[in-house]
Amino acid sequence: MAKKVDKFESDLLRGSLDMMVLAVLDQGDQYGYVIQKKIRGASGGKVSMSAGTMYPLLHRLEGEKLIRSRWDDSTGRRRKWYALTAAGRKRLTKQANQWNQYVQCMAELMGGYFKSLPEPG
Amino acid sequence: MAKKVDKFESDLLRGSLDMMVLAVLDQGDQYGYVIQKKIRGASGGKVSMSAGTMYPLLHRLEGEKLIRSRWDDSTGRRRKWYALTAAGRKRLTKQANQWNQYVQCMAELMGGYFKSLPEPG
DNA sequence: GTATCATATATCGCGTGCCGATACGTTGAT
DNA sequence: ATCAACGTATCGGCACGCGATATATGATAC
Repeated sequence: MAKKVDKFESDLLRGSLDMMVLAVLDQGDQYGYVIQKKIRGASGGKVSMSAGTMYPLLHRLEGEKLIRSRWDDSTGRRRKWYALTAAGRKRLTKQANQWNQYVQCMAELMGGYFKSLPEPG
Repeated sequence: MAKKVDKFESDLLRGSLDMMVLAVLDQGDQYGYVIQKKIRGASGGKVSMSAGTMYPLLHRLEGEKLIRSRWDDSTGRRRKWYALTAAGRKRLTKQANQWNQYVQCMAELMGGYFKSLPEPG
């Protein structure tokens, strides 16, 4: 039996995967397979998504007009290149800000602020 | 029409809510309603969960033996107090570590490391 | 006395989205 | 010829946050 992905890690992905893909595309156009490899590689294997996650995700982002696609059949391998749209860049900025705020917030929450809160009547 | 909760925030919750609840209980026994208020209050209203999220979550954590419950009917208000188990404390430590690693990882990914990766052949 | 709100817990259906499995064609190495 | 890597796609299963709703008590106001 193959080891299943940790549920906690999977839920972390859920909250940050869109943002990561947008961030990759902000560095330049790419196609799905490479985006997947880049995220895996850049995180030292810590963050990884399956193909069954990647492709539906790209279709969804395209449906939201955050990215744009273009087929490349010039080589033997059919590749679908994606590019960030203006809306996508805007979304990336927004989510990166929200992410930073959330992380900051969690740091405070986990740092012992809980105990100092007053009890309700 | 009431403003719906932002989907991105909601997905962030999904990856950290268990941990937050466990962290609250690490500071001492509590009941659901207060746990909810504490998280909301400690985050300045930024992080908030609905009752429809809170109670099923507590039931799930109890099912996983991470927390233990006890009814208090001594007052007019029925309250179900929760306490962290040894397994819960262990889980909290583990998830807090994973969270920190993930945040660190994301900081690097979002910090421009993507562009420095080599392209595959 | 009764309207109303905060307290307190619970359940249900809905929608979203990650995952493993599966499918299918190409290229390159052995 | 076989097998791994490349490259995209879809499907069912499943987990879970959310809004809505139900129920009951205590406190405050009129």
